[in-house]
Amino acid sequence: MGRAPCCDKNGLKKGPWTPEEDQKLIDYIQKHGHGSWRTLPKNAGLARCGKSCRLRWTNYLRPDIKRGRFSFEEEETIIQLHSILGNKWSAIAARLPGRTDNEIKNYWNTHIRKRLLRMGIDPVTHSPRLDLLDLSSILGSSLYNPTQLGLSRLLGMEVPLVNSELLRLATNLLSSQRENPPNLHLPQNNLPENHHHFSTTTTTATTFPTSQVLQAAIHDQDIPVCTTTSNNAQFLNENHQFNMQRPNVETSTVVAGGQNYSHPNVWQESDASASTLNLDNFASLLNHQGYYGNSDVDQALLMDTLADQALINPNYNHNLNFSSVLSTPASSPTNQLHSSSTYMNSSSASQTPLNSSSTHINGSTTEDERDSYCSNMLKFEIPDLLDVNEFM
DNA sequence: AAATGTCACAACCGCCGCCAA
DNA sequence: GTTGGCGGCGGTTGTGACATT
Repeated sequence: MGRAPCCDKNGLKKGPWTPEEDQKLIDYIQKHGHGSWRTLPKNAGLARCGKSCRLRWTNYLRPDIKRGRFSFEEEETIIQLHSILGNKWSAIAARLPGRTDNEIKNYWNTHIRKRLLRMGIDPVTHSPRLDLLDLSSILGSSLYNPTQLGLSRLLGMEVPLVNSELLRLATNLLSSQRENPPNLHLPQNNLPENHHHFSTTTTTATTFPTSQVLQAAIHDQDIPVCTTTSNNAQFLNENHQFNMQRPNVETSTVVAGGQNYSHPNVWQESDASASTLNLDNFASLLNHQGYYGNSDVDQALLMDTLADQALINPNYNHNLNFSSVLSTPASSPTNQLHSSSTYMNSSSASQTPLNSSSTHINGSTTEDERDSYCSNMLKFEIPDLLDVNEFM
Protein backbone atom coordinates (compact mmCIF):
# COMPACT_ATOMS: atom_id res chain seq x y z
CA MET A 1 0.00 0.00 0.00
CA GLY A 2 1.13 3.46 -0.76
CA ARG A 3 0.37 6.58 1.10
CA ALA A 4 -2.95 8.26 1.09
CA PRO A 5 -3.38 10.85 -1.63
CA CYS A 6 -1.92 14.20 -0.72
CA CYS A 7 -5.04 16.03 -1.62
CA ASP A 8 -8.27 15.79 -3.41
CA LYS A 9 -7.52 17.31 -6.78
CA ASN A 10 -11.13 18.12 -7.40
CA GLY A 11 -12.22 21.53 -6.37
CA LEU A 12 -8.76 22.84 -5.78
CA LYS A 13 -8.05 26.29 -7.05
CA LYS A 14 -5.53 26.88 -9.80
CA GLY A 15 -4.12 29.92 -11.42
CA PRO A 16 -2.74 33.13 -10.00
CA TRP A 17 -2.57 33.52 -6.29
CA THR A 18 -4.54 36.26 -4.60
CA PRO A 19 -3.00 38.48 -1.92
CA GLU A 20 -5.31 36.82 0.61
CA GLU A 21 -4.02 33.39 -0.29
CA ASP A 22 -0.47 34.64 -0.11
CA GLN A 23 -1.08 36.06 3.32
CA LYS A 24 -2.61 32.84 4.55
CA LEU A 25 0.35 30.88 3.33
CA ILE A 26 2.85 33.29 4.80
CA ASP A 27 1.08 33.42 8.13
CA TYR A 28 0.86 29.67 8.37
CA ILE A 29 4.47 29.01 7.48
CA GLN A 30 5.71 31.73 9.78
CA LYS A 31 3.83 30.13 12.63
CA HIS A 32 4.28 26.47 11.91
CA GLY A 33 6.84 26.09 9.20
CA HIS A 34 5.79 24.41 6.05
CA GLY A 35 6.18 20.93 7.47
CA SER A 36 4.37 18.55 5.18
CA TRP A 37 3.24 20.25 2.03
CA ARG A 38 0.61 17.61 1.77
CA THR A 39 -1.24 18.74 4.84
CA LEU A 40 -0.36 22.39 4.69
CA PRO A 41 -3.18 23.64 2.45
CA LYS A 42 -5.86 22.19 4.64
CA ASN A 43 -4.26 23.44 7.83
CA ALA A 44 -3.72 26.86 6.36
CA GLY A 45 -7.23 27.08 5.00
CA LEU A 46 -6.13 27.15 1.39
CA ALA A 47 -7.99 25.46 -1.43
CA ARG A 48 -4.78 24.68 -3.17
CA CYS A 49 -2.78 21.57 -3.72
CA GLY A 50 0.34 21.16 -1.65
CA LYS A 51 2.53 21.35 -4.67
CA SER A 52 1.05 24.66 -5.65
CA CYS A 53 1.68 25.98 -2.14
CA ARG A 54 5.24 24.78 -2.21
CA LEU A 55 5.91 26.45 -5.55
CA ARG A 56 4.30 29.68 -4.47
CA TRP A 57 6.37 29.75 -1.33
CA THR A 58 9.69 28.73 -2.81
CA ASN A 59 9.42 30.83 -5.93
CA TYR A 60 7.73 33.92 -4.66
CA LEU A 61 6.87 34.32 -1.01
CA ARG A 62 10.01 33.11 0.69
CA PRO A 63 11.45 36.04 2.61
CA ASP A 64 15.01 35.52 1.45
CA ILE A 65 14.19 35.83 -2.19
CA LYS A 66 16.00 38.59 -3.96
CA ARG A 67 13.75 40.42 -6.32
CA GLY A 68 14.70 42.62 -9.19
CA ARG A 69 16.87 42.51 -12.21
CA PHE A 70 19.79 40.14 -12.33
CA SER A 71 23.09 41.85 -11.90
CA PHE A 72 25.83 41.28 -14.35
CA GLU A 73 27.73 39.29 -11.78
CA GLU A 74 24.77 37.03 -11.32
CA GLU A 75 24.46 36.68 -15.03
CA GLU A 76 28.11 35.83 -15.29
CA THR A 77 27.75 33.21 -12.61
CA ILE A 78 24.72 31.73 -14.29
CA ILE A 79 26.53 31.38 -17.58
CA GLN A 80 29.55 29.84 -15.94
CA LEU A 81 27.50 27.42 -13.95
CA HIS A 82 25.32 26.56 -16.89
CA SER A 83 28.38 25.70 -18.90
CA ILE A 84 29.25 23.23 -16.19
CA LEU A 85 25.89 22.03 -15.01
CA GLY A 86 23.64 22.47 -18.00
CA ASN A 87 19.97 22.96 -17.26
CA LYS A 88 20.34 22.01 -13.65
CA TRP A 89 18.51 25.08 -12.53
CA SER A 90 18.19 24.02 -8.96
CA ALA A 91 21.91 23.39 -8.74
CA ILE A 92 22.59 26.77 -10.25
CA ALA A 93 20.10 28.41 -7.94
CA ALA A 94 21.80 26.83 -4.96
CA ARG A 95 24.85 28.88 -5.81
CA LEU A 96 22.98 32.11 -6.28
CA PRO A 97 21.64 33.15 -2.92
CA GLY A 98 18.20 34.63 -3.10
CA ARG A 99 17.43 33.43 -6.57
CA THR A 100 15.11 30.58 -7.35
CA ASP A 101 15.55 27.93 -9.96
CA ASN A 102 12.41 29.13 -11.67
CA GLU A 103 13.66 32.68 -11.80
CA ILE A 104 17.02 31.63 -13.16
CA LYS A 105 15.39 29.37 -15.70
CA ASN A 106 13.15 32.18 -16.86
CA TYR A 107 15.99 34.63 -17.04
CA TRP A 108 18.06 32.19 -19.01
CA ASN A 109 15.32 31.54 -21.50
CA THR A 110 14.31 35.15 -21.96
CA HIS A 111 17.63 36.96 -21.77
CA ILE A 112 20.81 34.98 -21.72
CA ARG A 113 19.77 32.38 -24.22
CA LYS A 114 18.74 34.99 -26.74
CA ARG A 115 21.90 36.95 -26.23
CA LEU A 116 24.07 33.92 -26.79
CA LEU A 117 22.13 33.10 -29.91
CA ARG A 118 22.67 36.61 -31.17
CA MET A 119 26.34 36.14 -30.53
CA GLY A 120 26.32 33.00 -32.60
CA ILE A 121 26.78 30.76 -29.62
CA ASP A 122 24.72 27.71 -29.02
CA PRO A 123 23.21 28.15 -25.57
CA VAL A 124 23.01 24.42 -25.09
CA THR A 125 26.54 23.45 -25.93
CA HIS A 126 28.11 26.84 -25.31
CA SER A 127 29.91 26.40 -28.58
CA PRO A 128 29.74 28.52 -31.66
CA ARG A 129 26.78 27.60 -33.75
CA LEU A 130 28.05 25.60 -36.67
CA ASP A 131 24.69 25.93 -38.30
CA LEU A 132 25.65 29.50 -39.04
CA LEU A 133 28.31 28.18 -41.30
CA ASP A 134 26.33 28.04 -44.46
CA LEU A 135 27.31 25.08 -46.56
CA SER A 136 25.74 26.32 -49.68
CA SER A 137 27.43 29.64 -49.88
CA ILE A 138 30.78 28.30 -50.94
CA LEU A 139 29.28 25.93 -53.43
CA GLY A 140 27.25 28.74 -54.78
CA SER A 141 30.07 31.16 -54.89
CA SER A 142 31.52 32.01 -58.26
CA LEU A 143 34.85 31.95 -56.58
CA TYR A 144 34.61 28.33 -55.77
CA ASN A 145 36.62 26.38 -58.26
CA PRO A 146 35.97 22.66 -58.14
CA THR A 147 39.05 21.94 -60.17
CA GLN A 148 41.27 23.14 -57.44
CA LEU A 149 42.36 21.03 -54.57
CA GLY A 150 39.09 20.05 -53.03
CA LEU A 151 38.65 21.22 -49.51
CA SER A 152 35.69 18.98 -49.26
CA ARG A 153 37.67 15.94 -50.30
CA LEU A 154 40.42 16.93 -47.99
CA LEU A 155 37.98 17.12 -45.19
CA GLY A 156 36.33 13.89 -46.10
CA MET A 157 33.01 15.38 -46.89
CA GLU A 158 31.01 16.22 -49.85
CA VAL A 159 30.51 19.89 -49.48
CA PRO A 160 32.53 22.64 -47.93
CA LEU A 161 31.49 23.39 -44.44
CA VAL A 162 31.87 27.01 -43.98
CA ASN A 163 30.33 30.16 -45.09
CA SER A 164 32.59 31.91 -47.50
CA GLU A 165 32.61 35.20 -45.75
CA LEU A 166 33.19 33.53 -42.46
CA LEU A 167 36.17 31.73 -43.91
CA ARG A 168 37.59 34.93 -45.17
CA LEU A 169 37.22 36.62 -41.85
CA ALA A 170 38.63 33.62 -40.07
CA THR A 171 41.75 33.66 -42.16
CA ASN A 172 42.31 37.28 -41.47
CA LEU A 173 41.77 36.78 -37.84
CA LEU A 174 44.36 34.10 -37.94
CA SER A 175 46.68 36.45 -39.63
CA SER A 176 46.11 38.97 -36.94
CA GLN A 177 46.70 36.48 -34.22
CA ARG A 178 49.97 35.47 -35.74
CA GLU A 179 51.11 39.01 -35.72
CA ASN A 180 50.03 39.63 -32.18
CA PRO A 181 50.65 36.42 -30.40
CA PRO A 182 50.33 36.26 -26.68
CA ASN A 183 48.31 39.25 -25.75
CA LEU A 184 44.99 40.28 -26.97
CA HIS A 185 45.56 43.76 -28.21
CA LEU A 186 42.42 45.60 -27.63
CA PRO A 187 41.79 48.91 -26.03
CA GLN A 188 43.05 48.66 -22.52
CA ASN A 189 43.14 52.14 -21.25
CA ASN A 190 41.50 52.59 -17.90
CA LEU A 191 41.98 49.01 -16.99
CA PRO A 192 40.91 48.52 -13.42
CA GLU A 193 43.61 47.52 -11.04
CA ASN A 194 41.97 44.25 -10.39
CA HIS A 195 41.28 43.30 -13.94
CA HIS A 196 41.43 39.68 -14.85
CA HIS A 197 44.68 38.07 -15.71
CA PHE A 198 44.48 35.31 -18.16
CA SER A 199 47.38 33.01 -18.35
CA THR A 200 47.73 29.97 -20.46
CA THR A 201 50.13 27.24 -20.00
CA THR A 202 50.41 25.93 -23.40
CA THR A 203 49.53 27.14 -26.66
CA THR A 204 46.52 25.00 -26.46
CA ALA A 205 42.89 25.60 -26.22
CA THR A 206 42.84 28.57 -24.01
CA THR A 207 39.81 30.68 -24.17
CA PHE A 208 38.04 33.39 -22.38
CA PRO A 209 34.83 32.24 -20.91
CA THR A 210 31.96 34.06 -22.43
CA SER A 211 31.36 35.63 -19.13
CA GLN A 212 34.62 37.43 -19.53
CA VAL A 213 33.54 38.78 -22.82
CA LEU A 214 30.26 39.84 -21.41
CA GLN A 215 32.07 41.38 -18.56
CA ALA A 216 34.27 43.19 -20.96
CA ALA A 217 31.17 44.35 -22.66
CA ILE A 218 30.03 45.94 -19.49
CA HIS A 219 33.41 47.29 -18.57
CA ASP A 220 33.84 48.78 -21.92
CA GLN A 221 37.54 48.17 -21.89
CA ASP A 222 38.30 45.63 -19.30
CA ILE A 223 39.94 43.00 -21.45
CA PRO A 224 41.74 40.10 -19.91
CA VAL A 225 45.40 39.85 -20.58
CA CYS A 226 46.63 36.70 -22.19
CA THR A 227 50.09 35.37 -21.61
CA THR A 228 51.67 32.10 -22.49
CA THR A 229 53.48 29.80 -20.16
CA SER A 230 53.12 26.06 -19.91
CA ASN A 231 50.76 23.17 -20.13
CA ASN A 232 47.57 23.92 -18.35
CA ALA A 233 45.63 26.99 -18.95
CA GLN A 234 44.60 28.85 -15.94
CA PHE A 235 42.21 31.61 -15.62
CA LEU A 236 43.36 33.74 -12.79
CA ASN A 237 41.14 36.04 -11.00
CA GLU A 238 42.45 37.74 -7.98
CA ASN A 239 40.73 35.37 -5.69
CA HIS A 240 40.24 32.30 -7.70
CA GLN A 241 41.62 30.46 -10.61
CA PHE A 242 40.15 28.17 -13.15
CA ASN A 243 41.97 25.21 -14.52
CA MET A 244 41.39 24.55 -18.12
CA GLN A 245 41.67 21.15 -19.59
CA ARG A 246 43.51 20.55 -22.73
CA PRO A 247 41.30 18.81 -25.22
CA ASN A 248 42.30 15.70 -27.00
CA VAL A 249 43.90 16.29 -30.32
CA GLU A 250 42.34 13.78 -32.59
CA THR A 251 39.86 13.72 -35.32
CA SER A 252 36.55 15.21 -34.71
CA THR A 253 33.06 15.27 -35.89
CA VAL A 254 31.40 18.39 -37.04
CA VAL A 255 27.71 18.44 -37.23
CA ALA A 256 26.28 20.59 -39.89
CA GLY A 257 22.97 20.45 -41.55
CA GLY A 258 22.12 17.33 -39.67
CA GLN A 259 25.11 15.50 -41.04
CA ASN A 260 28.25 14.46 -39.33
CA TYR A 261 31.59 14.97 -40.93
CA SER A 262 34.81 13.55 -39.72
CA HIS A 263 38.00 15.11 -40.79
CA PRO A 264 41.34 14.72 -39.11
CA ASN A 265 43.76 17.47 -38.41
CA VAL A 266 41.58 20.39 -39.08
CA TRP A 267 39.08 19.94 -36.36
CA GLN A 268 39.96 18.68 -32.98
CA GLU A 269 37.55 17.19 -30.65
CA SER A 270 37.69 17.65 -26.97
CA ASP A 271 36.55 15.01 -24.61
CA ALA A 272 33.51 17.15 -24.13
CA SER A 273 32.57 16.32 -27.67
CA ALA A 274 32.90 19.86 -28.77
CA SER A 275 35.08 20.87 -31.62
CA THR A 276 38.27 22.77 -31.83
CA LEU A 277 39.16 24.51 -34.99
CA ASN A 278 42.85 24.66 -35.59
CA LEU A 279 43.24 27.85 -37.45
CA ASP A 280 46.68 27.04 -38.70
CA ASN A 281 45.40 24.02 -40.51
CA PHE A 282 42.29 25.84 -41.39
CA ALA A 283 44.22 28.61 -43.05
CA SER A 284 46.47 26.15 -44.72
CA LEU A 285 43.50 24.52 -46.29
CA LEU A 286 42.18 27.81 -47.37
CA ASN A 287 45.47 28.59 -48.90
CA HIS A 288 45.50 25.35 -50.81
CA GLN A 289 42.00 25.98 -51.81
CA GLY A 290 42.90 29.30 -53.28
CA TYR A 291 39.93 30.54 -51.51
CA TYR A 292 38.81 34.04 -51.00
CA GLY A 293 35.33 35.08 -50.29
CA ASN A 294 32.78 37.40 -51.68
CA SER A 295 30.87 39.85 -49.62
CA ASP A 296 27.26 39.41 -50.54
CA VAL A 297 26.31 38.08 -47.17
CA ASP A 298 25.10 39.61 -44.02
CA GLN A 299 28.38 40.99 -42.96
CA ALA A 300 27.07 42.46 -39.79
CA LEU A 301 25.95 39.10 -38.57
CA LEU A 302 29.19 37.49 -39.55
CA MET A 303 31.16 40.23 -37.95
CA ASP A 304 29.27 39.82 -34.76
CA THR A 305 29.57 36.11 -34.81
CA LEU A 306 33.20 36.00 -35.66
CA ALA A 307 34.00 38.79 -33.34
CA ASP A 308 32.44 37.00 -30.48
CA GLN A 309 34.20 33.83 -31.37
CA ALA A 310 37.54 35.46 -31.86
CA LEU A 311 37.37 37.54 -28.78
CA ILE A 312 36.81 34.59 -26.62
CA ASN A 313 39.53 32.60 -28.27
CA PRO A 314 42.72 34.63 -28.18
CA ASN A 315 44.86 31.57 -28.50
CA TYR A 316 48.47 31.94 -29.10
CA ASN A 317 48.71 28.99 -31.39
CA HIS A 318 45.60 29.87 -33.27
CA ASN A 319 43.41 27.16 -31.95
CA LEU A 320 39.81 28.02 -31.60
CA ASN A 321 38.61 25.80 -28.87
CA PHE A 322 34.92 25.58 -29.42
CA SER A 323 34.48 23.33 -26.49
CA SER A 324 35.53 25.93 -24.06
CA VAL A 325 34.27 28.99 -25.72
CA LEU A 326 31.85 29.35 -22.96
CA SER A 327 32.79 26.72 -20.57
CA THR A 328 34.18 27.64 -17.30
CA PRO A 329 36.57 25.08 -16.03
CA ALA A 330 35.22 22.93 -13.34
CA SER A 331 36.32 25.04 -10.52
CA SER A 332 34.49 25.08 -7.32
CA PRO A 333 31.44 27.20 -7.62
CA THR A 334 31.94 27.98 -4.03
CA ASN A 335 35.23 29.55 -4.83
CA GLN A 336 33.68 31.55 -7.52
CA LEU A 337 30.92 32.70 -5.33
CA HIS A 338 33.03 33.66 -2.41
CA SER A 339 35.64 35.81 -3.92
CA SER A 340 35.70 39.51 -3.66
CA SER A 341 32.52 41.41 -3.40
CA THR A 342 30.96 43.32 -6.16
CA TYR A 343 28.47 46.09 -6.07
CA MET A 344 26.28 46.98 -8.93
CA ASN A 345 25.20 50.53 -9.42
CA SER A 346 21.97 49.32 -10.72
CA SER A 347 18.67 50.98 -10.72
CA SER A 348 17.15 47.67 -9.84
CA ALA A 349 16.29 46.63 -6.37
CA SER A 350 19.18 44.26 -6.13
CA GLN A 351 22.22 46.07 -4.97
CA THR A 352 23.38 43.29 -2.81
CA PRO A 353 27.07 42.67 -2.71
CA LEU A 354 27.72 39.62 -4.75
CA ASN A 355 30.31 37.04 -4.20
CA SER A 356 31.99 36.86 -7.48
CA SER A 357 34.83 38.39 -9.35
CA SER A 358 35.86 41.83 -8.45
CA THR A 359 34.08 44.10 -10.73
CA HIS A 360 32.32 47.35 -10.50
CA ILE A 361 29.64 47.75 -13.00
CA ASN A 362 27.52 50.64 -13.84
CA GLY A 363 24.05 49.27 -13.95
CA SER A 364 23.02 51.81 -16.50
CA THR A 365 24.63 49.64 -19.13
CA THR A 366 21.91 48.50 -21.42
CA GLU A 367 21.42 45.03 -22.69
CA ASP A 368 22.16 46.20 -26.19
CA GLU A 369 25.41 47.61 -24.98
CA ARG A 370 26.23 44.28 -23.45
CA ASP A 371 25.45 42.63 -26.73
CA SER A 372 27.23 44.92 -29.03
CA TYR A 373 30.44 45.54 -27.27
CA CYS A 374 32.15 42.35 -28.29
CA SER A 375 31.45 42.71 -31.92
CA ASN A 376 32.22 46.37 -31.86
CA MET A 377 35.62 45.68 -30.47
CA LEU A 378 36.41 43.34 -33.26
CA LYS A 379 34.92 45.54 -35.87
CA PHE A 380 37.39 48.07 -34.64
CA GLU A 381 40.12 45.79 -35.83
CA ILE A 382 38.59 44.26 -38.87
CA PRO A 383 39.72 46.90 -41.34
CA ASP A 384 43.29 45.98 -40.60
CA LEU A 385 42.55 42.33 -40.89
CA LEU A 386 40.99 42.17 -44.25
CA ASP A 387 44.12 41.52 -46.21
CA VAL A 388 43.65 38.06 -47.57
CA ASN A 389 46.73 38.12 -49.72
CA GLU A 390 48.74 36.43 -47.06
CA PHE A 391 46.94 33.24 -47.84
CA MET A 392 46.93 33.53 -51.57
C1' DA B 1 -6.51 55.36 -30.35
C1' DA B 2 -6.87 50.68 -31.69
C1' DA B 3 -4.86 46.50 -33.30
C1' DT B 4 -1.18 43.56 -33.33
C1' DG B 5 3.15 41.69 -31.92
C1' DT B 6 6.60 40.77 -28.46
C1' DC B 7 8.36 40.14 -23.99
C1' DA B 8 8.62 38.66 -19.24
C1' DC B 9 7.41 35.81 -15.70
C1' DA B 10 4.30 33.29 -12.60
C1' DA B 11 2.26 29.08 -12.52
C1' DC B 12 1.22 24.60 -14.16
C1' DC B 13 2.40 20.01 -16.12
C1' DG B 14 4.52 15.83 -16.14
C1' DC B 15 8.30 13.04 -15.10
C1' DC B 16 11.50 10.87 -11.79
C1' DG B 17 13.67 9.12 -7.56
C1' DC B 18 12.83 8.27 -2.96
C1' DC B 19 10.58 6.13 0.57
C1' DA B 20 6.53 5.25 3.62
C1' DA B 21 2.88 2.09 3.99
C1' DG C 1 8.91 -6.81 -2.54
C1' DT C 2 5.35 -3.84 -4.32
C1' DT C 3 2.69 0.10 -4.67
C1' DG C 4 1.89 4.72 -5.14
C1' DG C 5 2.26 9.40 -2.91
C1' DC C 6 5.58 13.12 -1.97
C1' DG C 7 8.95 16.28 -3.05
C1' DG C 8 11.87 18.02 -6.42
C1' DC C 9 12.97 19.22 -10.88
C1' DG C 10 12.94 20.84 -15.79
C1' DG C 11 9.94 22.04 -19.56
C1' DT C 12 6.07 24.47 -21.13
C1' DT C 13 2.14 27.48 -21.14
C1' DG C 14 -0.97 31.39 -20.06
C1' DT C 15 -1.43 35.95 -19.47
C1' DG C 16 -0.62 40.68 -18.42
C1' DA C 17 2.46 44.48 -19.62
C1' DC C 18 4.70 46.88 -22.90
C1' DA C 19 6.16 48.18 -27.65
C1' DT C 20 5.26 48.82 -32.32
C1' DT C 21 2.54 49.66 -36.35
